[in-house]
Amino acid sequence: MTQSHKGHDHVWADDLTRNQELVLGTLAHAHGPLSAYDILDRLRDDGLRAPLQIYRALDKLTERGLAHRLESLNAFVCCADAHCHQSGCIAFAICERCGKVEEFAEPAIESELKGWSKASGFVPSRMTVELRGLCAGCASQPA
Amino acid sequence: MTQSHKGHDHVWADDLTRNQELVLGTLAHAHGPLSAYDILDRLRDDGLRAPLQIYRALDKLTERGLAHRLESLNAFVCCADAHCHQSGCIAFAICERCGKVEEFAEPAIESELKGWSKASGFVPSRMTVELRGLCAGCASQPA
DNA sequence: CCCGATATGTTATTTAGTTACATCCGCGCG
DNA sequence: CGCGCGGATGTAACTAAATAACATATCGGG
Repeated sequence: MTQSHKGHDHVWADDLTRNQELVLGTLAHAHGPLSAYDILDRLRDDGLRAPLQIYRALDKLTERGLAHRLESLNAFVCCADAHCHQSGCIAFAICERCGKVEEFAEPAIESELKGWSKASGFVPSRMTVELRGLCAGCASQPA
Repeated sequence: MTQSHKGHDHVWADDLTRNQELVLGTLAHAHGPLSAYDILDRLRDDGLRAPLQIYRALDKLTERGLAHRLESLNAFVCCADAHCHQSGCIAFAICERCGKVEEFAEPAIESELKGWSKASGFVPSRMTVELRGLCAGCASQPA
């Protein structure tokens, strides 16, 4: 059951399990970040019932860089572009009005952080960079 | 009851309420980050009983920069140095072995993020930068 | 003295994430 | 074939994190 379950939309990787594919598909269709429980609610019709089923899929997906966790939101997004998990450090700008999330990679930030790490002896395994504020659209809006 | 309740250790600001002072004191004495519930447990003897009492104090303290929230840990630390809240962006390096947290300010990172914001039209209100990994001490340890 | 703003206290509830345990499925190997 | 092992699944119960709703108190100014 590994390949071609049906005519689903997009194929990110050919070796995803059913649950992983369902979760990633849900994230991909969402307009913004979703909590694990949001995802669960949208997948009840597909037979998923327990939070753990979602968390397990999310773990694998985030490990592989196909999804990202937004720490400051306790929520998840689908990775915006395929190259991202090659460039280690990804940053997010989260709009507090409309909820939209922009994913961007600033290599300069990553090298800054690497520089600090080297200087201090810290050995980083994961980096989280999140901005909260207003996106361009919302910032220019009246009230 | 705003000033000089008792001979407590250190005075960070003269206008903290009793609960705020208790919470900040707890954070200051802790060796590492504490969750809100950790703090609550340590303050039962002082009469605090409900999570909300802790969260309210933490809100005020983080607003004023006297404490910081570690998003990737759902935990809080006492601000390490008095100057920090003048330089907007603070970064944290969190050791996954010993739990120690180092707070550092890299102005270069802040200006990078400001630069991206300006270019993209995003108006940031808060920035989160957290490294996970091993501190110098733990990284050099055998197993 | 009264009033509005701010801080508190308390209970219950929602949201987030984990532990523990049983099952199932594909696959390599004797 | 049949055994067994590792990875994925399913389910229930639970712990942890955060908030809602409501009642009370405290303080400072007009």
